[in-house]
Amino acid sequence: MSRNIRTHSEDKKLVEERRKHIAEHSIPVFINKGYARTSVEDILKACGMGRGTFYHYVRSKDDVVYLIVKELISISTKLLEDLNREIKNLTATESLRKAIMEYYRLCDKSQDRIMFGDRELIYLSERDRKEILDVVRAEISFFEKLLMRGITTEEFKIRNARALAHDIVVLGHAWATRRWFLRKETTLENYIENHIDLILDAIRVLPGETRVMLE
Amino acid sequence: MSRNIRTHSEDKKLVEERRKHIAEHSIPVFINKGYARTSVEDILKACGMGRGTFYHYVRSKDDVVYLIVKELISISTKLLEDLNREIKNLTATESLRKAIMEYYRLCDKSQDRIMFGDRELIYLSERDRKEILDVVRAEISFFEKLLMRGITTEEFKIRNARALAHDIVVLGHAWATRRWFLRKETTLENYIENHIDLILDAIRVLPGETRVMLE
Amino acid sequence: MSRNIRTHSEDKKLVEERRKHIAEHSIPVFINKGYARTSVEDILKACGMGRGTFYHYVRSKDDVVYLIVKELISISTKLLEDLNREIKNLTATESLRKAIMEYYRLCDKSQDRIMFGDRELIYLSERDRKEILDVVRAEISFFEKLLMRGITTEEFKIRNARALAHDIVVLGHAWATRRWFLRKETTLENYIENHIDLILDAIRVLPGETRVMLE
Amino acid sequence: MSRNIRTHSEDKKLVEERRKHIAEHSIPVFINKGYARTSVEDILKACGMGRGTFYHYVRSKDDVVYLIVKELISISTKLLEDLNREIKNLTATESLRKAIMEYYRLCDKSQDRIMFGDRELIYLSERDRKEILDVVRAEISFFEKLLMRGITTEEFKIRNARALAHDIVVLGHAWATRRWFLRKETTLENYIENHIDLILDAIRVLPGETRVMLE
DNA sequence: TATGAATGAGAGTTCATTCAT
DNA sequence: TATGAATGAACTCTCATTCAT
Repeated sequence: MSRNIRTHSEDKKLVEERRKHIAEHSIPVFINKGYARTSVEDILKACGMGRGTFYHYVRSKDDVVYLIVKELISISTKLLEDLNREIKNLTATESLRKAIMEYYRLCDKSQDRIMFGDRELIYLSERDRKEILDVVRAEISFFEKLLMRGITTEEFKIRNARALAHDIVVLGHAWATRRWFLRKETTLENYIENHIDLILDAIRVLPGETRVMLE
Repeated sequence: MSRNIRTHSEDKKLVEERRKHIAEHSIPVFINKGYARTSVEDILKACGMGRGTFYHYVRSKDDVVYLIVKELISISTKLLEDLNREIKNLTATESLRKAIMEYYRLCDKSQDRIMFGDRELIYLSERDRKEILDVVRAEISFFEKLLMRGITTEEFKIRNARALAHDIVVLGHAWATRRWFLRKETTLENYIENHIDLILDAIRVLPGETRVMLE
Repeated sequence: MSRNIRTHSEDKKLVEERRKHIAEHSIPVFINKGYARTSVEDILKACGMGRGTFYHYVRSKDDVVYLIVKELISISTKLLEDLNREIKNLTATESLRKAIMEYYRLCDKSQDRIMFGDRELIYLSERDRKEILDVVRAEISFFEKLLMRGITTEEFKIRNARALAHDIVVLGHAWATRRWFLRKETTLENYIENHIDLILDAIRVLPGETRVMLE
Repeated sequence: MSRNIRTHSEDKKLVEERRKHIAEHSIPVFINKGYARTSVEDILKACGMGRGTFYHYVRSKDDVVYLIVKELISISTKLLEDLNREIKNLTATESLRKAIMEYYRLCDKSQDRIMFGDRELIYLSERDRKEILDVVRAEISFFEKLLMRGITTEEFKIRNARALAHDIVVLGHAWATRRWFLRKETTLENYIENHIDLILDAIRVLPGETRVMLE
């Protein structure tokens, strides 16, 4: 993170540590009460920290929002990098399977962050907001490329790869944001399997089939 | 609306009118700035209203949130009722087509309300929040039933109708909430067509096919 | 005053009135406790005003400092204008007498403002600070011109009129700022008379004298 | 200094040294920003000192104010003692000349301290404030006695020696506090000479004159 | 002796709400 | 019915001071 830090402390490791602590402990409070109703006092309590200490490592309440969502950036970036490496030698179908699985698992693990991001992004500066949206765009592009590969290898037939890539990402996020519905209906692994099947059903080229692509 | 009203006005029609006015003019402000950063002052300006007048028709800032989202309830309820009537005599496939089309068009027309609801639901009371979520549940159930009909008529083969119904609704909402991405990529009608095709591709029983359903 | 006002009130008279109220009632608190130790709470109590009302008419605590000292500007400006008119037809000696008298009386009447200004000027913006200092410079220039007139009419012999003008002003301010000493020693009228005599003793051309000016 | 010290240090010389260091390096900061806007952080930076070290030698921020102004006490006391010795054998006129010259030079050398004292005295305890004011009173008394001697020796004719003594001191302080004006107009030596002349012009008994004193 | 991370009382300010007109 | 001046609870943030190292 290149942001100015409030503290004059030279101990960057400590700063990073405390900020991580703040970000992590703040999430549940924000998730529960929403940005507007979460007071710094609430955050302090959740962090087990004094006011002064808090403001030593963070410039404002809004900074915490940034701290929380920016972690998404590195997590997502890392995932895409790892996936790119791991799927290199797989078929498009196998790659898609694996990618959806890993991506949805990450959506599960980071469900609070994703929900938080979806909801409170508005409180970031234009610049910071763009940073987050760019990551989502990168995720979509990742799946788009993967789908395109399947088209090239004639494994998939797809009308609009970019649109489908978008849906894959949206449905991953839905696992985080619609938990009030989904948790009662299914498990993560079922959700993953179900969506892999759904998508493959829709795009798979059937054995012996040689359809002419329309779009 | 069964809520108590603040005003002592006898003229219920005027009350309803003013509230509608407040709800409609507040939406863009809330959308732009978020609940926390929208002051009553902002709302007043947007409504061209005095403070006193505002509080004459509304009990609190939170009340406005309720006023905004509750409209979704009647709109959605009406849509489902209308659809139920209109698709009675259609095939399951045709019904699904029509239902998705109408539902997504509503998501487009009410995009601000839907976005607002997704984001600011947290500021409603438990009771009011449930009211909204129940509507979404009803929408899902509507699509679920529709899909089940198709299974019965052997038009569709679906592993998990409820899950797919959920996805249809989620992707409709996405048209409202992901406008920062989708508006650059496609038009509403393309989005609708594309998703109808996608879903039908995934669930359509191919001519001559008689697959055994697994789930 | 051309400063932006916080309130959106159209009633400029009310705004002016409340601000005057705030300025006047704040002075004794600031004088007693100093800027740093005067809390907004203290000011509120002195003004008999609620927090919200206060901030409706004033943007910040610093604004009050400005409100207080800026009154000095109009008071001083008005005095110099009046004096200029009134002394037009008097001899230089009589003019000086009158000017010192009126100026020192004003220093007495505005003693709190002057003391406050001397001490808390530092908390104004560069721009506002200059505004005040320019007024003092104008006062000095006023006395300087008056002394120069006396030199021209050969009533006075003065080595450095500007320096003496400065001293006259400084000694007027001293009546306000050194009250802890002066109030025990003398009365305003004695102080005035005494300084008029002192200065005239120093600069009066004695009857029959025709000294050669050295500087 | 009879004040309790915070430190448990046995090395009184070190304590004295560090305190002097703090006082000296704090002055410019206080002068520039005023007491209220000078943070301990600022002082620390100016002193090149750690927080802990600072509070090892000083009990509070206010203590620094005291440290700064109390030096005036010993400087002034010493000056008056020295002067008393040196002028013993001079005429009253010569004594006055010398005293003003030395006093104004001290005002020049200690201009920051004097300006600081004038402005921030309010932040001292009643007790400490009195200590400073007593020194000023002593200075006035010193000049008063000197002027009285001149009356006795019939070198001076003065209506109110105490008032004039006050003016001499005030005008010395003005050299420090009105530097924004005076530095553009004159030099220290000119200022001194000018005021010696002014005062002597006002009080000198002219050769051959035998005026009856009125007061 | 020297340090600076931690602290929390209290500062200045905002803003949803009230109520007299 | 319509208004907006007045309010104060509650907010975010600062900073003098402490204390473990």
